[in-house]
Amino acid sequence: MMTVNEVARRAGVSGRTLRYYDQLGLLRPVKTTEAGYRLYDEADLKRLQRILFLKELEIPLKQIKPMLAMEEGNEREALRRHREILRLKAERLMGLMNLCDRVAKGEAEMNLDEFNPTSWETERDRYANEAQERWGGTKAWQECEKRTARYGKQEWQNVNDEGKAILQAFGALVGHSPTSPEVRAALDRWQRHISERFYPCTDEILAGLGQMYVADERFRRNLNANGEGTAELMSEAIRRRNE
Amino acid sequence: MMTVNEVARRAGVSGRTLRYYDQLGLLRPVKTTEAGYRLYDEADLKRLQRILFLKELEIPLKQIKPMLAMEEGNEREALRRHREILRLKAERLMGLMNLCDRVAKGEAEMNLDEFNPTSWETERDRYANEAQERWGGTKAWQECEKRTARYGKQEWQNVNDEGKAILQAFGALVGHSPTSPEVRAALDRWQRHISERFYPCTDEILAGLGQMYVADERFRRNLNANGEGTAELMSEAIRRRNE
DNA sequence: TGAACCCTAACGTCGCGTGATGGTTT
DNA sequence: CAAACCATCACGCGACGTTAGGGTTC
Repeated sequence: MMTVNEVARRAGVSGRTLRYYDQLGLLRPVKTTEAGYRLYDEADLKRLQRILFLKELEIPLKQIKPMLAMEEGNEREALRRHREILRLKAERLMGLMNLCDRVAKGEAEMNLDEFNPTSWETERDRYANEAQERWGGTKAWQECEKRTARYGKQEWQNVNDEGKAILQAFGALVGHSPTSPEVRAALDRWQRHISERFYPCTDEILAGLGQMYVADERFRRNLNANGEGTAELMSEAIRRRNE
Repeated sequence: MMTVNEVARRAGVSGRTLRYYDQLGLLRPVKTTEAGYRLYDEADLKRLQRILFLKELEIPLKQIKPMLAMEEGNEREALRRHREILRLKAERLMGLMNLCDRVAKGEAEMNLDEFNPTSWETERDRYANEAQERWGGTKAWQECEKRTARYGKQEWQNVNDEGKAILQAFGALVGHSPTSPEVRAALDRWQRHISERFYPCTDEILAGLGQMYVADERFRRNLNANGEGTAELMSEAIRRRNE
């Protein structure tokens, strides 16, 4: 557990920056003490790393949020694209260095082309827009943004507590049949929770979530913190709901 | 002669940007029509190129102004340093690409060092501060900035006209002895002009200017537009003033 | 008990983008 | 005279920096 400035020093950013990211909901520390001190763990650091990568690509912070959501469980592919865009940026710098040489020698009469918006910016925009369209553009995402934006600290606390309680209930039900009434009830509570607190969670969306819970390593681990098998139970319950 | 947007397209910047640079006094077009249209020539383009180079180094626009003043007649050296800093920037990008690879492979546990402020920023600051201290820090410069900042369009016109008139007088005096009373009179007018309109021009400063007028190709050409030999006459007149 | 941390709230900065409104050129 | 430029305000913004004022931890 590290405090703001410890993280700040490690990452080479300012404390203010971290507080700003928190405010944007971009990087929320895993915990806060009762005095309101932010406490970050290793997972937060990892997220920060990914944020910094995207910032290197000069992507506006607002767009970074949905991009991180999309990249979940897809890191390898994401890193490949980051690398490619960085390469294009470096290439442009090479071009400028070259221009330096040519100007020094008196060649390159009046070449301003090298400064022009170049391939790397187009590539970056393609990347960012892709994410925007797949996730950020969906109604669900926008609705979620609208609602959560107005949550204060207290409300967040409540929302989190509610969520945890439901997941713990699931954890306690591991071993039951996924189609048992108890599990069905918990599932309904879960869907209502999401719908009320985040975005209208239709059955289709829920189905998508169900697949993610087991397919995505990160989600699975998180859910299974409530008891081994929780993720699988939830996923199965969702899949076989209409039986 | 090109209009704003023509220049803008050529350099890959916006028209607004050019107007902003004009407002800052960073890049003033060589002429303006009576309707107020900005007209740029090749020399302006060259200056713009140098500005864009410095902007690539992420130097604040305010600092660029004194730096350009310092670099005058020193372009080769300046370009060398630009190139070096660009190289360091590129190197950092390489480091980040490397980090991408290592993260993808699961190595590089939690490395945020690569994002830290690196050698290129220090190098850039050294460069910028050097200029700041040599020129921007001088009283003369600051005084000049303070005064010219308040000049409106009309006043600039007057100042320019006054200046041109004096230089034309010098041009008409080419052939006279540098120590002749007529030349002396013109020199006094010149010194007063600078002192009144820009900054207190002491004899020492004037002596420095006198050397520059012949040593610096750019100054010399400009002055000699008033008649071949004008620059040399002024320089000699200043040097031998106390005879 | 003091020094070294932490918090929020709120305003400032830089480099433009983006109208609104109106004159100029072709 | 319309279309395409140009001008000057003047407000807005993103990503923080920077006090100001006050609580917390060691």
